[in-house]
Amino acid sequence: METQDKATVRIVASPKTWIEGEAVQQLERTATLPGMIAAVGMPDLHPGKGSPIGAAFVSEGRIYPHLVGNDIGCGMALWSTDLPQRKLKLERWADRLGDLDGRWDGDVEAFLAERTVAPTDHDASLGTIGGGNHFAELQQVDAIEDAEAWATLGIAADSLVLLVHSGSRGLGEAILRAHVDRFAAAGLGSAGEDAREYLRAHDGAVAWAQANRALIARRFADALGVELAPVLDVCHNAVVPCPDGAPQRWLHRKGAAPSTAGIVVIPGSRGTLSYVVKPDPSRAEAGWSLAHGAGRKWRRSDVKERLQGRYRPDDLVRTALGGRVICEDRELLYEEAPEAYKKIDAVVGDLVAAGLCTVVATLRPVLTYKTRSRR
DNA sequence: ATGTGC
Repeated sequence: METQDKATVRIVASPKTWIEGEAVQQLERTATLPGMIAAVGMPDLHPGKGSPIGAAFVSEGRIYPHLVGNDIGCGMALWSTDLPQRKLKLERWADRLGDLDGRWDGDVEAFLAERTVAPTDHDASLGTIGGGNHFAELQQVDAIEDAEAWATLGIAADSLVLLVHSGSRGLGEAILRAHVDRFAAAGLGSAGEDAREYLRAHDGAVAWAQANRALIARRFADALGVELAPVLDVCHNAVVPCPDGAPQRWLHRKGAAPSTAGIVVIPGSRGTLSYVVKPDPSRAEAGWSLAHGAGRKWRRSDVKERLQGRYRPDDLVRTALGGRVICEDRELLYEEAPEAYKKIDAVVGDLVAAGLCTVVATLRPVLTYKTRSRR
């Protein structure tokens, strides 16, 4: 195996943006992997399991499945609805949504076939949101900063939008586990058969995750009796050939939105605005990427202890911006409290200051579905 | 993150 210099390590964040030391160490460790060219942390960088979340990694000749992680294909999808912004009926809508956690009662195979997505062993989970930071959320347009860019999205004035954050559920997990069982955290020579096999499975999970977001949106809309129109769907966990076309170079994104796929949504927490931004697609030194959200500030295991003296569960299902949160898992309700996340305006501010994107609009959470399952 | 691990 060839020797090489350590990869470039860069963090896109102003000095006042909080970044946990452990996340920086994890980023630096990934930079020492064979074939690594660059490791770029976004302002939402935070520690993950071994490697950090909120980062892009460029490698040459090798692919590292653990840098993509278990939720292959995870991303954000936005739909416009025909629900008017004016008549918010939060409690009625919350009742109507019912339970979206169970298996969809429609024909999953037909739904996948319509989208030319291959069936898998995990199709019983298609249309389910999952746990962690995943959600489906009705949002109101808060402010339009760039009317020209906003107009390209085709969202009718005065309509609510639906943002879905979910991934490939057990499918991506199974693909990563199968890889780790054979190769641990070692990468794969990108020209070899093992890499081809991983990439084939990975690409399938990316397509399946996109179909999953579409079915989540459909279940949500069907429950409310509203119509949807697709606006965008952007994946933030994947490995792709490097956008500059450099041979044998691979771009891994782990919790990093692409700057190469047009306008993206960077969600805040339930209690803050989300940002619609227009990326500069040319920024190789930033790993052709943006932050994918606010990023955790506190570890999941620490949040409840910090907040249970301040908030009862009933306090957390209403947010500072007047939104309603459906989350019947009390542990998750605390783990996902807005205080557990960094300030989204600071995160987006860092991206804008670095010249990586401009703000198109802000969105205000109205009704967030997390889960109706109890842990 | 996970049809979730001992």
